[in-house]
Amino acid sequence: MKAERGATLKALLGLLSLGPMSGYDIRALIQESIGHFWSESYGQIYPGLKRLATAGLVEKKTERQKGRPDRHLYSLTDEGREELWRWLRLPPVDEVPRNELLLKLFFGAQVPASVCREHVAAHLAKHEALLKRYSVVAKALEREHGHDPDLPYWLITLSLGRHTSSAEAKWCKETLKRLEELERKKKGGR
Amino acid sequence: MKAERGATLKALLGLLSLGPMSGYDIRALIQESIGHFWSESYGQIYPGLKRLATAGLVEKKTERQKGRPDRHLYSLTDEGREELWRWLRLPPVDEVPRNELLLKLFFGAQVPASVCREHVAAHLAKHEALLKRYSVVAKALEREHGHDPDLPYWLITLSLGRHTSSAEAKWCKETLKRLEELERKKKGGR
DNA sequence: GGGTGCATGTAATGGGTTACATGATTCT
DNA sequence: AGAATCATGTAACCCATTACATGCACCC
Repeated sequence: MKAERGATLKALLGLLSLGPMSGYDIRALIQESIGHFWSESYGQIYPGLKRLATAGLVEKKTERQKGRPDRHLYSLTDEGREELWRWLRLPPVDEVPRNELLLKLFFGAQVPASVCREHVAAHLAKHEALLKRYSVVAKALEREHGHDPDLPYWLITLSLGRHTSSAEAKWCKETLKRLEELERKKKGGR
Repeated sequence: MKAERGATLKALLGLLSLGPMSGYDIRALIQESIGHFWSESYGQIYPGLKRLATAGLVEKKTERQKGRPDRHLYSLTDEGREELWRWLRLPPVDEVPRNELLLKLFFGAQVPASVCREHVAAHLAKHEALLKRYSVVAKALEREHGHDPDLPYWLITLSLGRHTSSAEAKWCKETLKRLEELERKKKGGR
């Protein structure tokens, strides 16, 4: 398993460090825990687990179920945990930026300001919804994982979500004002 | 040219709407104008321009140069501009989140807090550098494009950079404090 | 009877980076 | 002499999503 660029396998190792899980479980867990900053599809998860097993970083146990397909439970091996630790120490590679909203706004002068306004309004709604969700999740975490040593770290990741979403929301509001002004200037003709 | 998911071709159209350019120019322009929220490699740009030309959305003119390879200058056709407009009106598809720093922090309890501290410190430095750059760029834009109708839109994109980078920086500082506290608690023994 | 959830996986396709290949000119 | 800039492009590779394929159980 020569070093990859992507972090999919590391994400799998990390999640398995929280306990044995199936691919299906992992998908669900991703969405409800790290969904606001990470995602994986089945097309990555299942082949990924297989590769990790071949490399000896995880162990597979099959659980029979009646009337349901078997569950393949994967758990970290010692080598797997060490691999995870090694990776955690490496400085994160920073992602290439790709923000389609900003790209459209950059060329915004080509279309009526109302078009941009609508894009920004939708963006605002999205982040306001996120902010609400973050509050709910924070409370749920504190309730359900009161003394878990992981808790402070989970809250740290949530906190960035809050900071950036409220920054985005603030920017949206300012931008909406600016766009309205641009519209007025156009219409009013000087 | 059946509808794509990626926005590479649209980005090319957008940049060409600012004036005729070569692939080389486009690369350079991306880095100095929209580099903080978009990127393209030559491996995308050159084939992309070729496809746009085949589809009749751009026109190619070759400029001879002495001692240098020919420059292939591309410019928008009317259909190209219309295609751009159509795309600008469509709501932006939101990107899948993938933040490796947060992923590492989420599993931070597995390694000494100092490891996370260093990752966060580097992140802070990055955003502080960005903030400086944004100021410089904003001034340069106002100086060089005083009455350009694009200017307000360019400033809007810059403004989001400022908002989010200062939010990230603030979060970094808070997080550094929290991590130091966690370190003290570990060492001091409850 | 039909949707949703459980549960696994593969194949096709798409989108993107990196490395390679070429070669003159100009700056240090 | 050597590095950087100008300038074009292709091929190999990697990473990821989506669609497909399967099938039982449970609820409405």
